[in-house]
Amino acid sequence: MASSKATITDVAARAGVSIKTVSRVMNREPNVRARTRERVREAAAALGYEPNPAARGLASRRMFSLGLLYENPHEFSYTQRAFEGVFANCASAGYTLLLLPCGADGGGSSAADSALHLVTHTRVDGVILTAPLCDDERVLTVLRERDTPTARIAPRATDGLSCTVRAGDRDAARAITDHLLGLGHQRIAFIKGDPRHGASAERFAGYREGLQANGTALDGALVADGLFDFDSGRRAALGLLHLPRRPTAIFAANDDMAAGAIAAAHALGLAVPTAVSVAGFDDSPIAARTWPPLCTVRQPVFEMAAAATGDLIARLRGENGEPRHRVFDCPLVLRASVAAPATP
Amino acid sequence: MASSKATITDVAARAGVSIKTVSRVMNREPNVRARTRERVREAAAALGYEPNPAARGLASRRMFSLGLLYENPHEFSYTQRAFEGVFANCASAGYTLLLLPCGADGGGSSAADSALHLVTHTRVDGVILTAPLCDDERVLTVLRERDTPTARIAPRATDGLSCTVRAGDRDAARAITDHLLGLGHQRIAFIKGDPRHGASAERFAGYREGLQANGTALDGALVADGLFDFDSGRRAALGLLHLPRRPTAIFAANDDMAAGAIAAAHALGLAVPTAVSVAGFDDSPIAARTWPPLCTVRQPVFEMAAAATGDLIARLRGENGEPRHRVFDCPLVLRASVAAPATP
DNA sequence: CGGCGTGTTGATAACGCTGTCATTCCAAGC
DNA sequence: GCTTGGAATGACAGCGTTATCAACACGCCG
Repeated sequence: MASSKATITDVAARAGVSIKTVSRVMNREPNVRARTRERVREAAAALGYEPNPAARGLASRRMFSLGLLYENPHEFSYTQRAFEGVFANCASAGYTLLLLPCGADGGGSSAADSALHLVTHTRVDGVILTAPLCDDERVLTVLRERDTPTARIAPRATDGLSCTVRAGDRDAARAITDHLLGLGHQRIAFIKGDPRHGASAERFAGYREGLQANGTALDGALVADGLFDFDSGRRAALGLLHLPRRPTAIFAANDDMAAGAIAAAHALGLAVPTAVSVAGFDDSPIAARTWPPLCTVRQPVFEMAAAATGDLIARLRGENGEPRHRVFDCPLVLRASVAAPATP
Repeated sequence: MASSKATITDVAARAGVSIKTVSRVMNREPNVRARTRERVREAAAALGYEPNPAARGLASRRMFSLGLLYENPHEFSYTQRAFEGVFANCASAGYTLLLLPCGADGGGSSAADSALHLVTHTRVDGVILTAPLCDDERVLTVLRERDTPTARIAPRATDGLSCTVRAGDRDAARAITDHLLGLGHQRIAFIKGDPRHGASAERFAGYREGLQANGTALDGALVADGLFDFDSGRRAALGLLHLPRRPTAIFAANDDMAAGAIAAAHALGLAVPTAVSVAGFDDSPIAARTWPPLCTVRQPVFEMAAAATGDLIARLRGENGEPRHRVFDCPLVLRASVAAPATP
């Protein structure tokens, strides 16, 4: 409804007032009769009117925006590495980057609302979505309705409309699994990631493939659920390490959970990797900070985000017809948390 | 030089061409004679002309900006917690947030350049600076010259012109020191932070004060330099733990270095906290992920950033005369990495 | 009853740029 | 010399909002 073209003139016409009065109402200026204000509000709502920030900025000499200047910090989280990657390509192409966090816990519509806000209120030229938002149907619908070019980082599937980048999750998980099997591990547990992320299923599939190719049966008892966060990893690992036939290795679907698994092992007095090996996924900063440091696969988040941004900008310039879909390799990072199992 | 008011008309007049030609040059459009292009470039440079993004957006119906939508991740770094805090208050006040990383390693002027770019090219209404940029004279000069309202997070000192927020670093460091002394530690080592941050000196001062109040002499051999990152902490701790008279506790000026100290202890086969206690500063995500988890002080970064933003926006609205200066308490967070020293 | 302040509304001119289209310039071809 | 066509340039009309200032309505005072 309400194609985003409604202007202040339309609202004024519909409310039967001058554009100046509409402007007053939109800016919460005083000296407008309550009834007039109400009429304008209704007209604006009916038309789905959103003030044009450029016109507003031009006329008022204010941009209604703040700049945040910061220096690259030592500790990069996944999200922040993605920011940096996106920014790198924005800057060189003369684009400006607007941030918009979406309430993760926000019960229902907040992500879609944020997307809507970004497109209607801020009028960005394009949008970059990270997982799991990039698979949110309501968000995607909003963007499609507005014809907003989109790039998605780590989506569940490609859709022919948006540029996408993702890691070769399955192959990388397979590589970790193969590595553990190659060292002689027979009982390799797996801690799954947040099911809302497409990558979770892929990583699990890689684990399963690895076992299968090796002729090792998948033991359901060795598969635990997690949510990609430290504590879910710790709890899952505690369960696994209390099994009658303890696994000799735990492969967590990301580093944060793997760090939790290491903490769980420590808490139970089990040495890593002597008593149990632990592997992660991402090569996030935490991977180099655990003791022992984590064996993992490196996800090139910066490069992925930069590529997504570059492809999006190319689309905005009309430079390429079909949206690109890229897959990035994740090389194995060998560190001390994994070793051959103790020979019993 | 060149008060930021130069418009395309001025440039056109100076170059002796029409504004359309200036527009062509600025947008790198073809079909402009090389000599003309050169003349326009010179005129623009001489006048310090920067196209007005609002006017450009209005006329071209493009904003030259991208939106990045993301969901709150589990793992927050200091910087990202600050982002979230800034954003929280931007959103509620109808402001948009532009990100601008500054090259940390970039030899000389990059931070000042970024600031300049932000103010001239993007025309933000206000700027928020994080440490250590908020103490960079060139950055501050640029902002002052442009009369850009500014908020600073964790500055070295207040200046009467910008809003500032900072943590009560000295008191918090004193609290950690007192806690260690209270447990019976006599030889408490300190790993300093990056000297470019004002907080580093404050934290060291708190440590010194604590010792002094306790009547303990400060032993220079127990003070090591660090740069706020994991590896500098690890190396500093290795040095300290090799001392003939080993410290019984190490207090690092931030968590990342403290995590490095724990890794160093592990590497030397020293149990934490049995053989050596380790304390940090920040309560960053890493603090809960080390083994054992880190005793630290909690810096309310989100709240600090939100307050800075709120104060800045209030200034932009002309709501308060004098810029505010806030100091935030950092409560002690007791965790297992600190215990009473082993009785010899 | 006239004049006057206060509260409400509107006409119109910016704001600084790009898009469209007309115009001018210039070199090559006849 | 005259045409011709493409490259180079310019005139001018928007783009959608806010700012300015005038106009108008209304109640109150003298």
